Amino acid sequence: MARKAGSHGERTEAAIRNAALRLIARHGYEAVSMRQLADAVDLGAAAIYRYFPTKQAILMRLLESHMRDLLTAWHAERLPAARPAPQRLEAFTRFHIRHHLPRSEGVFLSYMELRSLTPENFVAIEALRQSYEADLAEILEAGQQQGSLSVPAPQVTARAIIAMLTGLTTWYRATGPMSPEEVEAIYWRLVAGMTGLSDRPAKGAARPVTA
Amino acid sequence: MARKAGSHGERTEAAIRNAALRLIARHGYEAVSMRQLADAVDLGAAAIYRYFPTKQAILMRLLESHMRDLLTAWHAERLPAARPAPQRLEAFTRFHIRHHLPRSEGVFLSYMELRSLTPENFVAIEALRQSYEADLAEILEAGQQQGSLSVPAPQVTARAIIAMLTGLTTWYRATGPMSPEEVEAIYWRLVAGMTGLSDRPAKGAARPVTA
DNA sequence: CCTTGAATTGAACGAGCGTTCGTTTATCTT
DNA sequence: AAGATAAACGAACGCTCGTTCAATTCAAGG
Repeated sequence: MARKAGSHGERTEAAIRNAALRLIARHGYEAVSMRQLADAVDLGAAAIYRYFPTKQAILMRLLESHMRDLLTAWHAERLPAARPAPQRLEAFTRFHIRHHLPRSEGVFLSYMELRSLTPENFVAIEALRQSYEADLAEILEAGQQQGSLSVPAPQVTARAIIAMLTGLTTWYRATGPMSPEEVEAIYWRLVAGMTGLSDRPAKGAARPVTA
Repeated sequence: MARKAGSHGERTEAAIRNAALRLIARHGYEAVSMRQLADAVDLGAAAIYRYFPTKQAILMRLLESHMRDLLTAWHAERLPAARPAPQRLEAFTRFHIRHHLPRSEGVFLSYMELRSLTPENFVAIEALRQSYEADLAEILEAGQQQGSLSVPAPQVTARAIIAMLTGLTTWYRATGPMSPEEVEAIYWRLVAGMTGLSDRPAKGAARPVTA
């Protein structure tokens, strides 16, 4: 046997990526073999090399597109710098949760498998991650300077918020009793508290949008 | 050659554990081979099997003792349930940071390599983790009922806090510009904010201890 | 000092690894 | 219908994996 009936390159590549995402998220990059991956998409191991030059390239492409998707979606949805910092922060929080909840496997990969990247691949991905983090830090800093947010140390707080929000994906399951909207509301309240916002804002803080 | 001059079982075992912790934290369980590990402690690969029956047992012992150390230290340091919830929460927060900061590699392992455990080993470790999390949730719940803390959903908030605090170990380096005490202060302020505590507590909340 | 047991070795096992290669089959182009 | 190209195969390569085992050397106890 050789070429299969109805086979099409783009479809096969997508199938490989999906299977790789699922398998690596579940077992880890090093633990997943090319033969395992090939079995999952009903191919011989050799066929994968038509689409990815190496195993490392599979991981890299998964991580890279995960980060690019994140940044693209965020850049489309973020509020302009002219808007009040509390609103921008809420937009960030809700966006982050909405974007990540249905992508738990990609999130997992992005956290766990950075160390499986070659050094040069690592710095490329890390740069993307840092730009996202810096965006949040800038919002916090702006709010601090305007007096609408009260934040101990913007960079540290930014990391704390992201860690907290991202940790969500490790336990949240769509099949559970909690709706995404409920989760979003809870976490936004936590973030608001962390940054000195409360339900009855003092000292001229903009009213939190509870959309 | 066989037995080495000055060799002693206990010392060798400790050396293996230390090297395994460092190597697995850096490269991942699956990526570290027995020969690599043996090299790091200047032994032949076969010698490791005098101390650990399998590779899996090394990981399990590392994770188990990490969790047991955590729980033992916490049980020794936590405040009794009679004390005000805000104080108990602050004790938890500061303990968690103090305990984890110098153990970043163990923390990393406990998060990343759970999936490398066999199912039965996994449930054993997971039970320990859950008991720690439940302890925090109980504090939040108590504070909520007494009205000294304002928490959206105790279980969710407990997970959020732990994720936030534990994320600290991924970026904090003792060689950096920030002292452990500064970090502790910042994070406690964040946790206090998340739970409705502020510098000027309202509605009868106990005054946060800023020791 | 001699024996016993702890500590470690080197060699080997079968299995599986990522990757390459020449070949075969299906689809597309003309 | 024929030739070109895209898609997949099975077999193999050299290596490394976790683990076992008989043999060897060192440290202690009587």
